[in-house]
Amino acid sequence: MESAEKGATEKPPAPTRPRTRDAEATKARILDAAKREFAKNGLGGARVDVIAEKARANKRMIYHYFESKEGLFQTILENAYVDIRTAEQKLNLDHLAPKEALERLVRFTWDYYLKNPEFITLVNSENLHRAKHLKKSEVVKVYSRKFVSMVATILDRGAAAGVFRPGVDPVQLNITIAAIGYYYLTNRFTGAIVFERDLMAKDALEERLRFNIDTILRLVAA
Amino acid sequence: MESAEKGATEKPPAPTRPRTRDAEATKARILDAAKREFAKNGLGGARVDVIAEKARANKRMIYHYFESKEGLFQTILENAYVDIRTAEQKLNLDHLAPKEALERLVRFTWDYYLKNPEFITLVNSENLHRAKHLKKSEVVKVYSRKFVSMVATILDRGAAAGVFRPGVDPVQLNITIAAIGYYYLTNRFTGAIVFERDLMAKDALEERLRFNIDTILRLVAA
DNA sequence: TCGTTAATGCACTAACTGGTTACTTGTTAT
DNA sequence: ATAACAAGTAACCAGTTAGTGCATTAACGA
Repeated sequence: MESAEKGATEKPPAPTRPRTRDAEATKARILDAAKREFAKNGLGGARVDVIAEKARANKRMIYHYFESKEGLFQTILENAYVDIRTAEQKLNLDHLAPKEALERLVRFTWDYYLKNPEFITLVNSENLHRAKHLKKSEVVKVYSRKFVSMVATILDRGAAAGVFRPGVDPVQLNITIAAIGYYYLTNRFTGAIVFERDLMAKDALEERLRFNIDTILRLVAA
Repeated sequence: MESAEKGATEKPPAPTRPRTRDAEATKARILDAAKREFAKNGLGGARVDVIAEKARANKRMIYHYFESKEGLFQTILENAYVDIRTAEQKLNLDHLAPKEALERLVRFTWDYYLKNPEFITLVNSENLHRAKHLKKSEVVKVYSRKFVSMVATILDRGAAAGVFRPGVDPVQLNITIAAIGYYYLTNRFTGAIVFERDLMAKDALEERLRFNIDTILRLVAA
């Protein structure tokens, strides 16, 4: 994640280092390739050789940096959670009116899932494995607490202003906001067959987002 | 499974045949074992040898009856869909008042997911594979249409009676009913970490069901 | 300039995996 | 009884798979 060169000893003439060896860059390429491969095939279905090839790195490097296939998966999963929680914090919902804040959160969640489809697949894969990798992560817990309290604050402000009914559990609300977007997208393939619709058409996506915002606002309405 | 003696040499006196060789029983054991193995490890993670062992059948039998690992998966997936759709049809919602019918459907969906956790995992696995197995099934489509029209009827009846607002899309509603139960259960492992709660405790499950019923009724309320 | 350390590459393996070949044995209609 | 067929078995195979041992090479501080 660091970008600057470490040995700023006034020697490196080229600002963009044309290194033949670059640990950070290699690591980053591996992480990127692995994220896509794990998302596409799940932890069990992903192939280490394929990841190495996609990353234009030697397979040996994967074991050098990440110890094992599962170690690599764990890093990627942790990064994925930190990424979404960081993006959520940047929303600055405290400056908005409660209703607008909530609508913005629903919209953000939807857009994030749409733009980062690997997130959903990684989470699915992790749940198939009973969250044994995420369990080891302490960072994720810290970020999660901030996230829950963010929603709790919106609910409190809304209740105080009389626009939301009181007593809504922020955790249940969080789960519901995630659910109505997540389910639609993760099950879009079987859904297309069951409902005989193209669920990913532009207008279908817009309609679903509108429906979801409506669902959440009705749920908390005073 | 079989227990009786084999040497019933005369005319088969028992109508329930105590066969030492029983194609149907073997097939059924394979299906049952495979359902559990696929649900536990996904299509890619499931091992054919393990399925054979669990089913107390020879691996060759799997290929004899189901052609391939994917053929077996397809059969199981199709059965799973037919099972849930059949159970839904038996609910007889047309005899109930619209609100009660909807509540009963939400409750049924929740209970079904709880009692048949393999269903969720199988669907997840199938979506990872872009529904390529389900696509081949015609039965599923027929059953699905009946399911959608069932919900549409409830909505129409409710709107006519003035208890539901008009214009609610039955497909969006169906997706939402499934989503708020499905997401909670499939992501219960990562959810337990993120929200630092035991999501599967008895009272947590009851609370979630109440919340879900409330969500759906508020969504369609006039 | 040189020695140390980190990055990289190649070739290898031991265990698996889905699928098959070749065979034996039970069941049933005649 | 027995031929014909269905049910069942064990051993095996060819291709993969995650993971390693070891040699090589670049970077960099002294």
